[in-house]
Amino acid sequence: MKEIKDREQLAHYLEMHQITSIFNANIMPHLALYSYEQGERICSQGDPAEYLYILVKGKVKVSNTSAEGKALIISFKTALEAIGDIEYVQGIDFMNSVEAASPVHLIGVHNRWLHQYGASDAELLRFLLRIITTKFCMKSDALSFNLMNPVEARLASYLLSISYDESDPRFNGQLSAVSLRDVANLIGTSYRHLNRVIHKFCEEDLVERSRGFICVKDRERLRALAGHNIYET
Amino acid sequence: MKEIKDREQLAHYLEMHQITSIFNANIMPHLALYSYEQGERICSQGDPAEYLYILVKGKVKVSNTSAEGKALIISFKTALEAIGDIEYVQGIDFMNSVEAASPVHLIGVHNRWLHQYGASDAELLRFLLRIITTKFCMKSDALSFNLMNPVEARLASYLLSISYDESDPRFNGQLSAVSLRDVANLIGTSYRHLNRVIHKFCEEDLVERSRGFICVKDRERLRALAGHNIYET
DNA sequence: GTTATCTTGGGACATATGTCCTTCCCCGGA
DNA sequence: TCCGGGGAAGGACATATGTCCCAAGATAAC
Repeated sequence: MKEIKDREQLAHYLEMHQITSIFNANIMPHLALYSYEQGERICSQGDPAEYLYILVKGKVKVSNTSAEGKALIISFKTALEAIGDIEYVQGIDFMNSVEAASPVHLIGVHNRWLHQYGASDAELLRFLLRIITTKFCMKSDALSFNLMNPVEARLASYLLSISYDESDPRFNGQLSAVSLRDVANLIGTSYRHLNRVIHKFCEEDLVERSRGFICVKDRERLRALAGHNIYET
Repeated sequence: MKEIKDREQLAHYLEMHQITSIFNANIMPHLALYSYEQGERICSQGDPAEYLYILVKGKVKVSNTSAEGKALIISFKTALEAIGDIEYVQGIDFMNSVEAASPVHLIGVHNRWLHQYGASDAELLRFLLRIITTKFCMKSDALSFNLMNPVEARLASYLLSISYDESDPRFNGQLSAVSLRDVANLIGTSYRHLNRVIHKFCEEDLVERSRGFICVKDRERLRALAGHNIYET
């Protein structure tokens, strides 16, 4: 994580996403712009949530570990998105872990300033409501998707999410350094079963595997299998 | 549905739940108190959401039907809870159907007045944020619960939710006139499989069945099976 | 280089769940 | 009363998924 001390770029991001007005003059000076490298951890489940982050560039991966120690993918998110918003409202620790799935830029602001200057700012509150209700709807969809679809569809969806970065065509189709065991946890199945499904995908020429790495060969047919991509955005 | 034209009782409910201050003087006159009988439909998925409802007494059942026509239970909710809150913020139709699972009292207010008098009311906005983030956290839990637990646990949880009404001990353990086919859809499984699990519960003396009705015999052991009750509140 | 260890992929089997179909029972209509 | 329709329970079988374990290649320690 690196702070980008460039007020102009920060202002540029605010304008680009049309959220200049959600931070009033009192809060504005307390905004900071941060940069994260791909794979870098942004926040960890259980840590005290002291900052509200606004994702303005790049893609992040949100995951959660249950009490029994099982990890689940929640979603991949791109701008415009908030991190720590629920936690700010509820005054709780981070519910999930978030890491950068690509190079990422975040705007961060300490909850202290939100409390102090934002608690009565209808513009900010409405922004939070918008963001959170959108999240809620997606979570709602995810619930049905997971309940109604087999691992096959979930894996297809996951592969589509992770294998494509619009900003860098070189990476297309390359499943990066994610261990397959992690992937299994992330889509909510066992490593064993994941292997079975990958095997099947290979036979059908949808993907290619070589020692721990997966290469997507046929995005279109994967998309058909996934139905709609539940992990995206 | 019947309107209860009793401003005092309405005020009483607001106080009881400590939400007197979330509706400002402009909105207050537009509040109405409604009463629903057990089983009565409160709103239907896909209908235009014109009102925000606050559940102040009783229990409601929230369900959702997917595009493929499969119904899923979302949750059971008791006061204090909002219905149509997400829809109000997003300006969308009802995402779910809600029906009274017991005699229910709701406070209703037309979105028109919320827009007109509440859009800049930080108190109201913060109330919505609180309610919605709470909902979000529960939905989050439900997601994991459904992904991680077999039908057995979900049924146990469902039976506990539906078979107990604190306010009327006579109904304890009686699964009312819900068709088992509905129950199957509600917990996200097939009717056939539901029968299997019920059969197993019978063998273990957890419940008793007689021609379409289920009677809970051992709440404690059911609770153990359910882990934590995901459909409640 | 050799051995102990670890990771990866996959076999064998058990369990969970879905689909299709049959049987039984109740109830209304002729 | 008798018959047909429709719902309810369950049998048979297929599929999805989990658990345990093993074999082969890769890695690390010595």
